[in-house]
Amino acid sequence: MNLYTHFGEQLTGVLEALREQGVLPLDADFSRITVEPPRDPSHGDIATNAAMVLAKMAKMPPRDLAKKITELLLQLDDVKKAEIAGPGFINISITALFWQKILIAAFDNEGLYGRSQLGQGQKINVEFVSANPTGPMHVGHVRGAVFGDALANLLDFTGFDVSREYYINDAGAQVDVLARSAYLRYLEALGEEIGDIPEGLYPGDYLKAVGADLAEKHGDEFKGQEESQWLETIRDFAIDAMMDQIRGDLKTLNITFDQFFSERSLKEGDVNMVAQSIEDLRDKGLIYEGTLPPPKGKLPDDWEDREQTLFRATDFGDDVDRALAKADGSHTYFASDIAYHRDKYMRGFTSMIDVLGADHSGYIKRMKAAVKALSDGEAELDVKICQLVKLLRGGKPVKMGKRLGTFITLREVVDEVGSDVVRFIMLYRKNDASLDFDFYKVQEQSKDNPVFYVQYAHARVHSVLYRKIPLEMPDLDIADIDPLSEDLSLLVDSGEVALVKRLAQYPRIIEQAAKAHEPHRVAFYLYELAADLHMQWSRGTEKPELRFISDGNKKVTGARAVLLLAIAKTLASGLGILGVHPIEEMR
RNA sequence: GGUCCCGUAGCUCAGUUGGAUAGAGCACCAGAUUCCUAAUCUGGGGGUCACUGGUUCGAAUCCAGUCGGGAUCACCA
Repeated sequence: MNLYTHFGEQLTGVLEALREQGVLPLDADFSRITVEPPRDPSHGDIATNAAMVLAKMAKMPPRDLAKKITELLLQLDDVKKAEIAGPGFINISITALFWQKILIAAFDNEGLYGRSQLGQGQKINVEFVSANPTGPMHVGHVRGAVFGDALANLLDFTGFDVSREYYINDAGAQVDVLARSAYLRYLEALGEEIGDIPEGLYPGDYLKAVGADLAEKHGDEFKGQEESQWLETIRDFAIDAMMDQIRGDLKTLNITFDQFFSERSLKEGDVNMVAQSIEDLRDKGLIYEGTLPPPKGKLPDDWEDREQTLFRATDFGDDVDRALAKADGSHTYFASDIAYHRDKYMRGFTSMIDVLGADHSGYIKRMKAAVKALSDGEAELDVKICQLVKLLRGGKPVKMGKRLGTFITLREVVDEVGSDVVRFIMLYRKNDASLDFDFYKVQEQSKDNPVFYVQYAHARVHSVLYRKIPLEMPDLDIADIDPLSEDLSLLVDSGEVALVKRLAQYPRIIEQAAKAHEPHRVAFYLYELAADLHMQWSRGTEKPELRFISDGNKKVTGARAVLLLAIAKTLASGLGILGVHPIEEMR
């Protein structure tokens, strides 16, 4: 139950009544009305700007209109107070009974609290990671992987039909380089002296195993052969091996995909989908042969003013038209990507999200343009950019160099700090802001570390419910706690009320995070919920009567147990969206 | 030079898609532990929301421009 949409509906009922009375015109527009928590809690529980927004249409001063609205609001069962404030805000306080209803909703055993039908089962495609299959995943891929996975969780939680996809770039020049690199390792496995790996090939040790496997499978079949004899076989073998490795790497972060989509499959099926996509756009008059103006400023050294096949991206908001064919006649990466997104569209996805690294921000406009064009405006693409992660160790930057082979792999990061820590930290920042990841700080067990802080809150609750209550109040069986039979009106302390109110925010936060495609909002919410819990806990040290286990008072303890269970469930629910385990005890 | 992102407390960042007196953590200062984990909590100081205009009942938020930082800039992926 979302408190604000609930009262939004109630308010709409009131406004419709006023429209019937002729106070509001028949065509009154309610769309700009908001129903929100006021920033200052002393203003009540819910604030609406309805009177200010509608004042002009009603041709009366905001405060006068507010008076008419509040009179009707006060007749509603769940409204305790409705007051006019400032220029015409209406502040609503709701009844204690209604807060109890919310607590009961939050207690829900099926994990339904916070779920919504926002997505209405709409299909949505989330493409993320899509790292080149030329080596193990390195630390640069981690953020996008975690972000995409959490976003997919969030959308699933809010009623979308989500597909997680990984686009395998297995058609470009880079996989040929991979094949040549693997071929060298293959020769090495056959006992040849290969010396240093030449510049331009992949030097990593991870290809040694691929070479050995090739040698075992093919013997010396390819030894001394022309490249054309072995390239394809070895390339396919190496790509499969790399994808296995990548899948394994992602598994350490509990990330799986619904679909791995091969770029090559677009070109090698019965019909060349890339060519067909271009023809499709050509039929729409969006393709032409022409020349591009050279980029302003410094001219590239090898600039060549030639005619090329261009997509009219400028018709859809891009800055220049974009090339679809290279000088040698083959398709550009962009052309393949158009075909891929067209494939998504034809599979029924009118809503797509691409999660990309910061270095691809220049790619956004053309891809959005392409999706609009190929779907005749029916499909929507949102591109989420994940900014760089700065790796630190005790405040000092971790030095990495691909050439030196000192880049840090995803697996090394997860092995050192654990999946939960990696995931939470990566999500505790807005995706388009850069992020510091300090190996030492993220493992610190102190309140400076948000992962720990939230985990600790969950463990604390668990400790009271399942360790202390059985000891101190053995006749209260937590497993049998039923919010409907406990007297929730006993939760009157300000800290308890604050916790219930915080729980009430959860559905709204989830919905906003899902709409904005911003899972970090969930992480920040969990931090606040944890803070409220720790605060209430500490108040119990000063005032023993506020402790969750109320000495000898089974009724009060029972009511507080309902609150604690609701908190634990909400923490677990939110952490679940982030893909972080709610731990039950600290070690 | 074009485009995109960012600019909020000394530092790291939130800011409910336009609401009321702009928030949290760190750091700094002052406190709390015979107690369910003090692995925590309480209080305090600290701001020209980069700047200038505009839109309106109302702007950190939207628009235009300026300044500063980052990414990117035919054909690579």
